[in-house]
This record gives sequence, structure tokens and C-alpha cells, in this order.
Amino acid sequence: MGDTAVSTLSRDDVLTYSQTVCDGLRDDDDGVRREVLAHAGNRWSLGVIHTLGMYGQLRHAEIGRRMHGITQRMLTRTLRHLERDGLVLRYDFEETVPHVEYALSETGLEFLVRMVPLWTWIVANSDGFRQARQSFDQGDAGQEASPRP
Amino acid sequence: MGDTAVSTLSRDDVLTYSQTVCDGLRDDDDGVRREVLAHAGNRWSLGVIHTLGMYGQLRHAEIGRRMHGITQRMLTRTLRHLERDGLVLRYDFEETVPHVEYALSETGLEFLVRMVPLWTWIVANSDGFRQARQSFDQGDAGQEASPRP
DNA sequence: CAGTATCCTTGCGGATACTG
DNA sequence: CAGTATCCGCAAGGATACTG
Repeated sequence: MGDTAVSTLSRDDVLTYSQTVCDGLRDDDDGVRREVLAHAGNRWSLGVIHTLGMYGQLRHAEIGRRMHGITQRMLTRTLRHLERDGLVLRYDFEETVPHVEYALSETGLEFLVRMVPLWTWIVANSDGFRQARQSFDQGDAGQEASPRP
Repeated sequence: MGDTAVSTLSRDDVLTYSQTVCDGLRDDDDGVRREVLAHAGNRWSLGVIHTLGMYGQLRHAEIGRRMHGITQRMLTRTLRHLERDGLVLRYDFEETVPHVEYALSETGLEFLVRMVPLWTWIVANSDGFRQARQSFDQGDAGQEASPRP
């Protein structure tokens, strides 16, 4: 899986910072870190973050319209979770006819910034992943004895 | 939430690349991209990837020993999922006494590289997230009418 | 319009016990 | 040692209907 737009981190950098990951994973007693991280893998979170990043401040329904397939329930849930962690801001215009708008917070933008490289890499290499899966599903799993590196 | 080691991307860059995210989210028919991304948010995936990144090639039980709290079942499951997507390689030494080793693939290392910035940012700002949650849970949710930016 | 309220299915994550 | 096999609770995600 070749050279896609490569990060500025060296392998050693990675392994050094990787220790931070390790430590951070250990003392995450309340699970906040893990749950914030989970926004990366959730079904709709990243899409909502992206949409707000692209279009600025939007109404509830406007977000829904721009995201194919999301239900009202999931949109509300996703927005609540993101708001809870401070990634999204909610503005209630408290008019007689409901009017609420959402926007990315600074924190949310920082999150998006750090998601972009990962996501673009996944998209660029998705064919590779598909092939890996086919091999795996067809029993090519588990190479035989290999020398230690 | 202040200036932690900042990415090299500008806001405009982010929004530009963000379009890639949007497109990629749309035509992910088989869900492969989403499932690869899900490794980021899974309970154990990132820990396994990190451990293999740090220590190189390890036996099943060695990984388990370095990861606090994981059960055999979850370790096996996690390794299978990662292997399936080509992030981890499995080497079976096919001895009479079972002997299997795992290592990060090149793909896996690339994944880790792109996870490091996100994760270190989360760790650095976890207090901020905790505070955001407290405010939210105490009903400070939803600011009142705010001017559009 | 911006949500709740129900109900349902699926899979994650964990505990425990067993096997080649 | 490196796994399976069960059983469990829970939350994610979705479909549908209703409300101030």
C-alpha cells in the first residue's frame, strides 16, 4: 500500500509519541478520552462535523438534508453527543416556531483537522483494504512460520 | 481549548480536504472505509496497534500481558479484525505447542502514524472535555439566540 | 421545525469455561 | 499456548409514529 500523502512524522517519532497513546489509554478512568475518540468511528459523527465545517452554521433540518440517509433520531442523538463533548455548539433562537442552529466549535474544528489525514488516507487506500479482506475471507489468513525480523 | 502541537493544515486546507471526506462517506457502499475507520474508536484496536508498533513482533499472550484488562476473547477478536483489514500480520509457527506471532504491517504503521496527532490532542485536552461534559450535564446546554457569524 | 417516544435488531464488550 | 464456545447486558443504529 504505497506512498500516499505522507505525514511529517518519522517512524521513531511515531513510536515515541506512541508511548503517550499507551499511557493515555491506561489512565482513562472515566472513559472520556475513549468516548471522544469514538466520535471518529461513529456512524454519523464525522459526517456532521464535516458538514458543519463546510457550511458553517446550519439549522437542524439543513444538516439532515445534506446528509444522505440519516434519520431525525440519529441526527439529534449525534448532535447531542457532539455538543456534550464541546465539539458542536447549539444556538436556540427561542422563537414560537422552533429555530435552532448548530455550528462547529473551535474544539470541533481542531478535531476535524486531526481527522482529515486519517480519513483521506483511508479513502485513498480503500481498494487495498477491500483486497486484504478478500484474501482474508478466502483463507489466505495466517502466513506460515516466518523468521523474526 | 488552546494551542497544542498544531497541525500544518490551514482552515481552508481542512475545508478543502473535508470535501474528500464528504465524498468518501457517500460512496462507501460496502462499508469498508467506515469499518477501517472504526478501528480508531474500538475498545482495544488502538491499544493493540500501539503495542505492536512499540515492541515489534509479539506472541498472542505477550500482547495480552502488555494490555491491562483485555480478555483472551477480545484480544483474539481484535487481532482478527485488524488482520482482516491488513493492519496486522499473523505468523503461525505451526509447532506442536501453539506458537503464533503478530506484527504491524506497513499499512498498520501508516494507520498508527495518522492516529497519533488525533490521540495526543485528545489526551492533551481531556480536561477540557471533562469540563464541557460537566457544563452540559448541568443544563448549561443550548445557548440562547446568537447572531449568525 | 425540532425534536420525543417506542420498538426492534445487531454487534460490542465482558465473564467464564473448555480444547487441541 | 492460542484459541473456541456460551451466555449475558448494554448501547448503537434504524424504522415509525407522535408532539409543542
